[in-house]
Amino acid sequence: MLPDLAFIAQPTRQQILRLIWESERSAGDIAEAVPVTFGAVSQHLGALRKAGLVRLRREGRMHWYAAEREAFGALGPALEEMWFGKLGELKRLAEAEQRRIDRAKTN
Amino acid sequence: MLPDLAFIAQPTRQQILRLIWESERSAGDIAEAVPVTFGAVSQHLGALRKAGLVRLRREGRMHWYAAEREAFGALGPALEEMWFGKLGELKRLAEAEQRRIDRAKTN
DNA sequence: ACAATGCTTTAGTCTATACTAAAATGTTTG
DNA sequence: CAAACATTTTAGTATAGACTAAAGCATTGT
Repeated sequence: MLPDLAFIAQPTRQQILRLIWESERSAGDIAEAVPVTFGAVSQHLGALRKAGLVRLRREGRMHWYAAEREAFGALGPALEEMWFGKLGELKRLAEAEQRRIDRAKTN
Repeated sequence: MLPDLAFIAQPTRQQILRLIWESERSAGDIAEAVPVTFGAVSQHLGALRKAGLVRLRREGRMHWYAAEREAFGALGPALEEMWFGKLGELKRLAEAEQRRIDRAKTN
């Protein structure tokens, strides 16, 4: 059920997942943010997709990827702690504040 | 703070950790339970120890290893789910029952 | 139709590391 | 002290898989 650890242990793969954990990004966008060739990124994305860990939405010639968070099970929180660390708390506060602002706008 | 995923992703290493997650075992014991040579197991144990993920207690010629659970941080629960799965719940119940029995004995 | 764009696929190289077999280290027993 | 035992260390090999460069495949624009 949980993804094989070895599968997501590789740093580049984690970096990719981190980038698309919270929002969709195009393959090109991702490739730009990661210090390997576009080809390599595409291969990782393909593997992650095959494993059900990311989802793809095609739109014209753009390919939009996003993490399939539910597929990570108990690993999700661990990864989030690794990637977003203690900031998680701060982040939740910021998001709550943003929601407050949004609510204020619509009122 | 959390251990590098790649470090514990390897199946043999996980098997070793799983064996010493809940109780100490001797190097020989561990090696017997794992389908590689004693030497290979010893190497893994050495690496895990160097990384602070297991602790060693020497007693004569025996070397007793145990997982240093706290060192795994948020990864601990994820590993437990991987290794002990939904059984975790059942297991906790069984342990509670055992404690009940133990209490009954001492009364 | 052709070129440009966004991405994937293929073929091949290179490196990290898990592993084995054997020698070495340290400890207990007779 | 020698032999047996428990484990570690060393040296060397083999393999997985991350990566690159280049070719291939769709889609859009002119």
